Amino acid sequence: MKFRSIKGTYDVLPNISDKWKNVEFYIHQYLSRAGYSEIRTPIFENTDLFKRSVGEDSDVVSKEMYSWIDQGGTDLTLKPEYTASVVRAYIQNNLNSISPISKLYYIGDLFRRERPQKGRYRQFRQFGIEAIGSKYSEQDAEIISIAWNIISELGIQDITLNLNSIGSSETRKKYKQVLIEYLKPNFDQLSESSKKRFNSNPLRILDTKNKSEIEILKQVPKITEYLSKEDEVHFNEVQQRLDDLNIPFSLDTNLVRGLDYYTRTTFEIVSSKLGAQDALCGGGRYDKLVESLGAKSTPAVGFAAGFERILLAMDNDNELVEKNIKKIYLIGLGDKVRSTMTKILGQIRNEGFYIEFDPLRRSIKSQLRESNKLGSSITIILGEKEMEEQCVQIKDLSNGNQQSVPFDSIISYLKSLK
RNA sequence: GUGGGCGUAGCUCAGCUGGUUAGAGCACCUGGUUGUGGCCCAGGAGGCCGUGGGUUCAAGUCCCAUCGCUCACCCCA
Repeated sequence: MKFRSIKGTYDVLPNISDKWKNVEFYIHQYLSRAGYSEIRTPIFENTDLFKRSVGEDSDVVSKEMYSWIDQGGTDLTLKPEYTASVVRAYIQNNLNSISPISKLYYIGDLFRRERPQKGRYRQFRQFGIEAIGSKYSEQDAEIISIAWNIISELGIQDITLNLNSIGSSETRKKYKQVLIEYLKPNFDQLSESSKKRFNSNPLRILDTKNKSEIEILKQVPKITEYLSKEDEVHFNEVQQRLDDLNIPFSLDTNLVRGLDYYTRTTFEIVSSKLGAQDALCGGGRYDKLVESLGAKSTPAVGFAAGFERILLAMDNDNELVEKNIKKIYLIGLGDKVRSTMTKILGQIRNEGFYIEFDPLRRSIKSQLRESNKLGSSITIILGEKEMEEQCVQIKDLSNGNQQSVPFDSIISYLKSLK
C-alpha cells in the first residue's frame, strides 16, 4: 500500500464517528449548563509560547513538539497542549476586562511526537476547561467535580481521583531542598533521567514508575508537610468542597504533573480499564502562568481530558446513541420514474424526515436488502406501475404491510405514522 | 530513542514436523421471486502469504535484512 496514515494518527470511520459525535455533544451540553463557554484557538502557535509556559525542561517541549520554521522565518509549533494557547488568547483579547472570571472550555486536536501505544497518539483529541480569575477553593473543587461527573456519566466505571497539592512556588523551593538532601545519599542508584532532574526539577522524580526508585522514595518526606499556612488552608478547603460535592478522592503526595506551570492543587483521574496510559484526565491550579506570559498576575485552574482514552474506557454499548429514528428508504424502478422520484425525495426530506435513496439504480431486491440493512422502518416504492396510477407503495418493514398512497397524500400519510 | 509480540482475502483468523491448483467464518455481489427485505439455499468476486535476499529438488512454513502494526519503557490526556 502506497499511502498510509502517519504513525500515531488514525481515521475515524463511519462505524464509530457517531460515538465520537455523541460524546462531544454531551460534553458541549454539560459544560454549557455549568456556565462555561467554548473557546477555539489556532492549531499552531509561536514555539516560544510553549517553551515559556510548559517549561523548556519538560519532555513535551524538549523532545515531543512538531515545530518548524515557516517561509517568513517564524518558529511555529502545532499545539502540544491547550492551556498555554487559551491563556494567550485570554491575555491578547483582554478577556479580564469583560469579566473578572473567565470560564472557558475547549475541544480540539493536539500533537506530540511520542512513540504511540495504547491510548496514546501523535494527533490526539482533548477537551478541557480553564477557569481564569479565581484563587478560591470552590473553583478548584468545581473543576475537579466537572471532570469527575462528565467521565462517570459517560458510563466509565472503575475510576479513581488522585489529589495532591504542590503548594506555591515558595513552598516548592523549600521542599526541593528537602528532597535533594533526602535523595543525595542514593544519587548513584537513580535512573539516568532522574539524575538529570536532580538539579533541574527534582520534584519530577517523585512520580517515577521505576521500581528501585519507588523503593528509595518510600520514606521520602511529603510535600504536603511543607505547605505554607495559606497553601494548607486552601488544600484543606478543596478537600472539604469535594466532600460537599460527594466526590470521592484519594490523596497521592507523589502526584506531580509534568508541566511546569502547576501550583497548589494537582489532580488526575485514572481508569483501571486502560493499559499503561491510564490517566483519563489531568489538571490543577496554575496561578503563575498568566503572569509569566506577560499579563497581570491572575489565578487560574483547569483540566484536560483525553478523548481516545475516554472512548477506550467506555463500554461499547453507549446509551448516548440516538434511538427511535424513523428511517425512510425510497426505491425507484426504471428510467421513467427518475424525475418523479427526485421530486418526492426532495419533498419528504424538506419535511424533516430521515430519508435516503439508492443511487446505484439497482434491482428492487437489492434495494430492499439495502433498506433492511440500513435499519429503515419504512420503504417507499415507486415503479412504472405506480407512475401510471400516480401513487407509491409504502411498506412497513417491521411487518411487511404495504399500502398504496396517492402522490399528493404521501406527506400526510407519513406524518400520520409518527 | 530502547525492548517484546505480530504481519496470510475488506475484517477475524486456520494452514501440523517445508511437499502439488492457499482455506474457513463474517462482510460484499448475483441468483433462487418477468417488481418485494430479513431467515434459508446455490453460485460469484476478492490473496505477488508485508517487502527484499538466502538455504532447498521444493518456502506461507526455515534463516537474514528491511518496512509496517502493536504493546511496554520514558512521559503524558
